[in-house]
Amino acid sequence: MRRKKAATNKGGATRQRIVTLALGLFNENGPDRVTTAQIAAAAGINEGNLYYHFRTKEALVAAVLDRFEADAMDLLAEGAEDSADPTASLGLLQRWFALVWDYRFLLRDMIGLLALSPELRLRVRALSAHLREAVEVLAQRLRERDLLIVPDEQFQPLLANLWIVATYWALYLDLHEGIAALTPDHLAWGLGQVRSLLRPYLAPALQALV
Amino acid sequence: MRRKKAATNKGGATRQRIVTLALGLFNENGPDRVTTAQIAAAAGINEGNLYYHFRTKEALVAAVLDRFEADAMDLLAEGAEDSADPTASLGLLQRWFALVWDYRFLLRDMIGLLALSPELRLRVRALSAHLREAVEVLAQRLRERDLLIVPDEQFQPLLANLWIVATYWALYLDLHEGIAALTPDHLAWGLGQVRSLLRPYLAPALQALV
DNA sequence: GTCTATAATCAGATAGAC
DNA sequence: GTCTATCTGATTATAGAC
Repeated sequence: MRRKKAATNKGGATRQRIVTLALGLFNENGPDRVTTAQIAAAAGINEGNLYYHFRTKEALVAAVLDRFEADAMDLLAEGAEDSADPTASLGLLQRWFALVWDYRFLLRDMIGLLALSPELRLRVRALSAHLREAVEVLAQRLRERDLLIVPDEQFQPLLANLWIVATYWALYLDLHEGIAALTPDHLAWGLGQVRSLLRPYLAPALQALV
Repeated sequence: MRRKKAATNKGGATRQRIVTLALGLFNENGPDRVTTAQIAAAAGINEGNLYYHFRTKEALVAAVLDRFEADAMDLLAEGAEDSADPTASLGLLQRWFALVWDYRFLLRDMIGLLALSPELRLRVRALSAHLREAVEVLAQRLRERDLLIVPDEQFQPLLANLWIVATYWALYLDLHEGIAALTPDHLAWGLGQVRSLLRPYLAPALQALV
């Protein structure tokens, strides 16, 4: 017999809506500058009600991080499939870019987040390490197939630059250019920046594709 | 006849000390999370006294930005001298790196700063544009001397990556690596990242130097 | 210039009715 | 699940004595 959704169902519509709206506000103004009152107002509910769904602001932030973790892990799982098609890597990169944009406050306001909830530190660090390893595996795979020609001593610096550009590209647009919403043009620009970074090391076979 | 320092002298020792200590706290915790009480305590003075020197927190932030502007302009002035020595650029870069680190909260917490004081937006944008133009001039100079070989269509992407790595490198260390203080090792690492970025485009004459 | 109050405001959070 | 009402604590800022 099918049970009705439990009252505190994690997938509750209101709860999910709060998370979505909070994410938007966090990206716009930083979690420190977004009050629970604003979040409640955005969700069209009362502050008291908000505190029914999330007993602390920290719990709300954690729920946003939960969602990011889930999204990032989905992406990672796809990356793990050792596709023979090098353009698959490009698709993954594109999705990574959109993800970094959608959750850019996580990177940008990390200090405030850690102050809000020191327990987050371990989760964030672990997630970050996991993602960076995935990038390295991806790049190493291209290298082994001679699609990427990089001398050993230049590989780690290249990876670090790749990571910096691919993660801070969104902040760069956000802060320096005052971009409020991600358009396909911006996404293309960010991909172009990564392409520019890789270009000197690409095998001729890939030059045409990337 | 030499006048005694005016009571509200901009260079007043206490005032300057407050700015220095506030800068340190802002870098550590972000301006939003640093209270006037903490700043006063760090300076070893009373909160009321702090408000004698800076009538609002915003005025204090503006004073920190004043100092950054002055430091950045000093650097810019040196860059404007068209030195024949290409290693001079490396020295400038090194100083830029130290500057970005010393004032890293300006980049990191810009959204909060703009919320605190919208008037800052124009100053920050102007300064940022000014600095980026300086970088472009510097790079263009190397190009004209055939020390940097970059096709036209790859020049702007290279500049953008240069800017992203050279400015966000400090945030990367700060947020991802949890670095608290900048050591010569970190500085060397950052310079290595920029070198890695430029390496594919350097003329053989420069490869040995950089 | 520096201090001791203290005001004014606003954030996060709770209790309990509906 | 949602609301109203309220509390507590922290933070910016002011008034006025020393």
